[in-house]
Order: sequence, then structure tokens, then C-alpha cells
Amino acid sequence: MSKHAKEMEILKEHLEKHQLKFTRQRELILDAFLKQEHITAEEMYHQLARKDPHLGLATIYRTLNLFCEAGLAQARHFGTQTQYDNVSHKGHHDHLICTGCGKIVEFENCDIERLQEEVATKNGFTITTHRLELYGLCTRCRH
Amino acid sequence: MSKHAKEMEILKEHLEKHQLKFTRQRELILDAFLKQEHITAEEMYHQLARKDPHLGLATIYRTLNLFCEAGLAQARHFGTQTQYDNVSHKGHHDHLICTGCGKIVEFENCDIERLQEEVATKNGFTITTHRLELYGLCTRCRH
DNA sequence: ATTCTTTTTGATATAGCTTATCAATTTCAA
DNA sequence: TTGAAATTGATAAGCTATATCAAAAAGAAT
Ligand SMILES: [Mn+2]
Ligand SMILES: [Mn+2]
Ligand SMILES: [Zn+2]
Ligand SMILES: [Zn+2]
Repeated sequence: MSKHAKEMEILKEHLEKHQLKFTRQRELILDAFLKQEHITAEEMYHQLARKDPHLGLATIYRTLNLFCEAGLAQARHFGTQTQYDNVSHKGHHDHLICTGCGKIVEFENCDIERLQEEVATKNGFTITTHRLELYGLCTRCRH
Repeated sequence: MSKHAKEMEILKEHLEKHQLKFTRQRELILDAFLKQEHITAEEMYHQLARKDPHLGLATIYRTLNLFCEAGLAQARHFGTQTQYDNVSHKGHHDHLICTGCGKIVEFENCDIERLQEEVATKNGFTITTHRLELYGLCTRCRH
């Protein structure tokens, strides 16, 4: 049984349901993706260039977006770059981002989530999504 | 005394301090900017085209970025578009954004801010900036 | 295994938004 | 009034992501 059997199964189910095909590229990209917590399309492109020099950048983008539709990934826009977040094994969370070294730390805070709902209700809004990012310096970069 | 005398003064002080010049375009753009809470460069371009059809889009961008440096504006990236936020008369705040009609509501919540600091400290981070946006539907768009 | 339809891929063009370039113009201090 | 320095407007270029399209691959049916 492969290391990423469960996620591979989720992908295959999504593919079947939408009459899409299982390809060598999709398998390759999923394997690489699941080894990371957060990765950009560009990083993945360079990383996979070693395994398959002919893999196109457009295919990387298309496939990562496919993973988003299948619920395995989420696109996150941090600063200027777009990180694809491997959410196959985790629930909702927000991020701390170090502007020094690029380190990303995930966190969950129910109190903040609850206060957000309160703010929305007070203003007559119904929240569908939100975005909370804390930018700063990590311990190492502060020194 | 002009309606935007105070802000005009802030701009002039910034210009002097940085050996920049006070121009007709900067005055025109500041006047238009201060009438809005949030505006995109593109919107401002079209709005001012009536008053001065020769005003270039690059000048709009340059000038709005100048206002950011002078502390009169802040660039905010909501969804795909960049809104310039008129912060001349207000302190820190976050936003509720209606994905139906584009309405933007500002809010301040000390409890959320405090919890953010807590989260950062717990993870060894020192926050320099943050970003909190709540996306959803306003009362009108929900019906 | 072969055929055949549909989807996918890779190379590249294009889009959308913002900044860079640069000659001509304007500002403003001397 | 003069002249150095900054600004402007038109447009090219940069950057990231998507669109295009002919060739290739997938996979169901035979
Ligand atoms: Mn994450
Ligand atoms: Mn605002
Ligand atoms: Zn760091
Ligand atoms: Zn609305």
C-alpha cells in the first residue's frame, strides 16, 4: 500500500465523478504535493523538473487547481505569492508568516473565529470565507 | 480654508521632507481621493478623466503610492482588486467585504487584536502587520 | 490487442494589473 | 528669469496565471 493511498483514492473518486482521467502527471504531482505543507507552483515546477524535465508549468497550475477542486489543496495568497496548502489531513486554520525567512506556521483559534462571527452578525453580514494572516518575524529572524 | 487643508498640509510636509514637488496633478488626485473611503486606481482614473482627460494612469498609481508613503492611504488587496484606503482620519481597522455587491464595512475589534498577539507570542513571533478580511453577504444581498 | 472518442498535455500566446523607461514638461530655489 | 531637479504621460515591460491548440495519452468498447 502506497504512502499516499488515501489521498490518491480521493483524487480518483473526484476524477471519476467528473469524467476526468488519471494520468502519469497527476500521480507524479500529487506525490510531490503531499510531501509538502505549503508549496508554490513555481517551486513544484523546479522540484519536479528533475524527475520529468518535460513537465509543463501550465500542467502544474492546472493540476494544483484540480487538487483544490478535489478538496486536497487550498490556494492561499500570502504577500505576493500564491502558496498551495496541503489540506488533505487538516481542518480550517490560519497562518503566521515570517517576513524574514518565509517560514509559515499554522494555527487555529476558536476564540478569534467566534469573535469574527460576532462582528459579522453585528453588521448584518453572513460570512462565507475569511482570511487571517499575521506577518512578522520568527524567533530566529528577530536576532 | 479648503475642505482638505489638513491632509494637504500632511502631503506638503512629506513632499518637503523628501525633496518632492507639489504639482497640479497631486493636488487634483488628493482632492478626489479624500472624498472616498476606498477606491481603486482604475476607478480614480475614470473619475478624473472628466476633470483632466490627459491625466495618465501611471500618475494615478504613482500618486496613490505616494499617499501611502505619506501615511494618508493604505493599499489593501481585497479578492483580486487593490483598493486604496483613505486612512487620513482613522486608525487601524479591518474589513467586511460583501461578495455580492462589493460593499465594504470597516470594523475595529480589540479582542481579536489581543488574541492575535497571544497567538504570535505563543509561537515565538513578533507581529509587524496583519490582514483580516471577512468575506460574505450583506443584508441586502442575502435576499 | 485494436480502434476510436474524449481528455490531457506542453509550448506558447494572451490577459490583467502594476511598475519601468524616457523624452518633454513643470516646479521652484537661486 | 534662469536652470537644475523632479514630474508627467505614453507606452513598453514585468509578472503571475490562464487560454489556446495541435499532438499525445487515456481508457472504454470492440
Ligand atoms: Mn496551511
Ligand atoms: Mn478601510
Ligand atoms: Zn523567520
Ligand atoms: Zn452586498
